[in-house]
Amino acid sequence: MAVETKAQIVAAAGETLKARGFAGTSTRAIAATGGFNPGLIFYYYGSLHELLVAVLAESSAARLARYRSAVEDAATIAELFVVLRRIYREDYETGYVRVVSELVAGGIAHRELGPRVVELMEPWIELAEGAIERALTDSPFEQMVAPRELALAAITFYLGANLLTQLLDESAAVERLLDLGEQAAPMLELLRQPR
Amino acid sequence: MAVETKAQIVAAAGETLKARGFAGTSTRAIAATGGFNPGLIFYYYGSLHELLVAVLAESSAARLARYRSAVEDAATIAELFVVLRRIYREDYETGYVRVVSELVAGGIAHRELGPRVVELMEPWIELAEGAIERALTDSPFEQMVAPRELALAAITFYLGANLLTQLLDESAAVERLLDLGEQAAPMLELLRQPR
Amino acid sequence: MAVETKAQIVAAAGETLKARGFAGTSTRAIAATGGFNPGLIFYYYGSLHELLVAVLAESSAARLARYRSAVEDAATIAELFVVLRRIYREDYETGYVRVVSELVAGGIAHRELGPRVVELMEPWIELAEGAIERALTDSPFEQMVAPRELALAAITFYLGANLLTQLLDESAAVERLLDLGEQAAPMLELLRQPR
Amino acid sequence: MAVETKAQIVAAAGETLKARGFAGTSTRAIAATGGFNPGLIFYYYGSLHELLVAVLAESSAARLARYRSAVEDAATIAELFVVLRRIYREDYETGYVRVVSELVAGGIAHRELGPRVVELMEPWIELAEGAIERALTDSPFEQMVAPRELALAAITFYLGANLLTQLLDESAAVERLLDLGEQAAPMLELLRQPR
DNA sequence: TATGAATGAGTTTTCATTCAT
DNA sequence: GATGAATGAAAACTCATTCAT
Repeated sequence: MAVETKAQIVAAAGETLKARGFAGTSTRAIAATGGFNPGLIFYYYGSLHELLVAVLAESSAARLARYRSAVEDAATIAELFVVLRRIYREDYETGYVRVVSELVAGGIAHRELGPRVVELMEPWIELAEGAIERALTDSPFEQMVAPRELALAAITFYLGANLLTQLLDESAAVERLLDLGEQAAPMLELLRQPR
Repeated sequence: MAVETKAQIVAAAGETLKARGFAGTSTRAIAATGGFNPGLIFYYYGSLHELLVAVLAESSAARLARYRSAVEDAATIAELFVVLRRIYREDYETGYVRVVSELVAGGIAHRELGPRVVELMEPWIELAEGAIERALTDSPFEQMVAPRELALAAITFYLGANLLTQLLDESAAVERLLDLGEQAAPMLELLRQPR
Repeated sequence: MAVETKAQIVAAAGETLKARGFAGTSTRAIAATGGFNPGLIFYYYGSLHELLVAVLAESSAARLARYRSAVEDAATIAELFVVLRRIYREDYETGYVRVVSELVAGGIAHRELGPRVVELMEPWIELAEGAIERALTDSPFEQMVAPRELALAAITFYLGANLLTQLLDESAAVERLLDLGEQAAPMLELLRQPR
Repeated sequence: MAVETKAQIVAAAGETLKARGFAGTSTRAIAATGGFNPGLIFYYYGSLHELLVAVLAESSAARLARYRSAVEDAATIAELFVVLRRIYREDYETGYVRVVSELVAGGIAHRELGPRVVELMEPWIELAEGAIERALTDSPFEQMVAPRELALAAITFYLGANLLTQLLDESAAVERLLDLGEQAAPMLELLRQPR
């Protein structure tokens, strides 16, 4: 198995996704970007959608690994927001925001693709859940809200932010929103008092 | 101009969008749904995308009118959440959530379409802004956060929620998130104290 | 409905089938033969196979009508063979033998196509059955063999003959077989005696 | 040369032919069935068609050897039919009927393949010819019909029967036809009288 | 105002085959 | 003897759009 070639194909697909959007990412466009034969996509991935899912899976895994430790270190809500802001900034700069947005959009536009995208979201929800759980420990909120629900809320927000960024073609708006959270965090922190 | 015919076309496009998703909404599919000729779409709307934008514009306007008053009546944050929940439930039931999601997805997937979708979001941001402004008046938050930013946050969340609902194919998750807000609202209310 | 165009497409498909065989009858080849756009095939027939079935259906109907009367007039077994020989000669000359062979071959090679071809064989079996029934009336065979079985035998033979003709690229072999039948007929006739 | 490997390839091709029909028997499909590399087909057989011909050749030779003696023992026409029926039943059960049908179909659909299939039919015609010749000796038919023609008729019928079986997806119809022959045989036998 | 025939460029995908190793 | 990566041509089919009527 030419691991190298497979990686090239995924890279070309990712680039195309960022440069031309989901609708512009045809097999031909990908092949042109990567300078290889369109048939190769099917040789290695069986279908265009499967390749696209692989693109998301790969970059998702990379980001997840990179930030898991960072998130796990965040002890306070304030710290959590700082990390979140950094995640977002990095995700934006590496183009991961674009890839996620395009595939979420694709997953809605093409119904068959949706479930594949959802699968890849689960580890993120779990990551968020764990972080929130730890942040909430010993706070008055501990008994009030389920971490899972808050995690879902965070992902919901993250997704919405990604899409908006894509639509407005700028990350500024989202970053301002994250600033908001950062400002609010200390206040929430005040409510937190060791038993 | 046969106003009636135009309306029929928009209706058929909306139905198709809900039933088959953005990618499944071809001119042929719309024409089949509405029982008319595909050429008619171009006669009245010039292009498929233009028609799709018209679908969003129309249902957006209808929802906006329907809820503007409702939102304007919400004096407290708690009330705001109650209204928000109702909006969401109604939007879901009328299929508006679907239409919005599909067009936001389409606007990301097809770059040319994006700006057209963004335009239609502006009145919603303004509506949210006004409502938040009023809710915040005389509260300690008044000087702390810009209503515009909060409005953007609300839209961001709403968008994310819509997309998640679409992907997970259920509205329950989103409704639980709104319950969360509803629970939190009275607490925020406590912080509010007339000068 | 441009009846004319549909007919042109069927004609072009028939010609291509005769000239290049089932495997050579691609949408492109048909379109090239007929001098029209390949997309037209899907506009009118939905799929290549559907068009091919239409070709068989049309020529089958034409041949059936043409010979039903001829066959119905055949009172004796000898006459039946004479008619059969003429049918075969005409079928060969009009190219109908080719069309049938190619589609039967196609129906075996492509499993989805098989049932569609079988459907179109039924009227021929019925025609044969009727003819045999009448020919056998008042003969000592009357009680011995089921006309339906003999009809099936005839079709079996006809099919085999068509295929052989195609494979050997000549009709002579089959005609000699029919001569055989013609010779044998009077003998069978002798056995026939009015009650 | 790895005789064993060649045999494996032929076996895999045969299985695929039976399971998925001529059109479904691609190099990839065969390789998947046999668990080997598609390239191997070209290494040993030069082309897909050549392999397919080899499949027919091999099973044809096997059947021919198996039944030559059986047929040669048949002294009377009645016996001939009994043997014929057994041949058919066995051919059906071993899947040989399928292989023959698919390759005859393929030989018609793909013109280049036809002559190769025809070649492989010749020994069967000769076998039939010999059997018929012996059966006819000292019968009144002896001077009337050429055994070669009757042999061709038998093959024609056999081919038609195979194809019908394939199309109708059942062997019952053909077996009933053979019963017919079996019934008729004694009658023909009566006509036979030693000089 | 509306139809429906027709187009042409595009889509994803499959395939037999080659070839370096 | 055997592998598997890679190719290029072709396949069926879809689509937005145009245009004569």
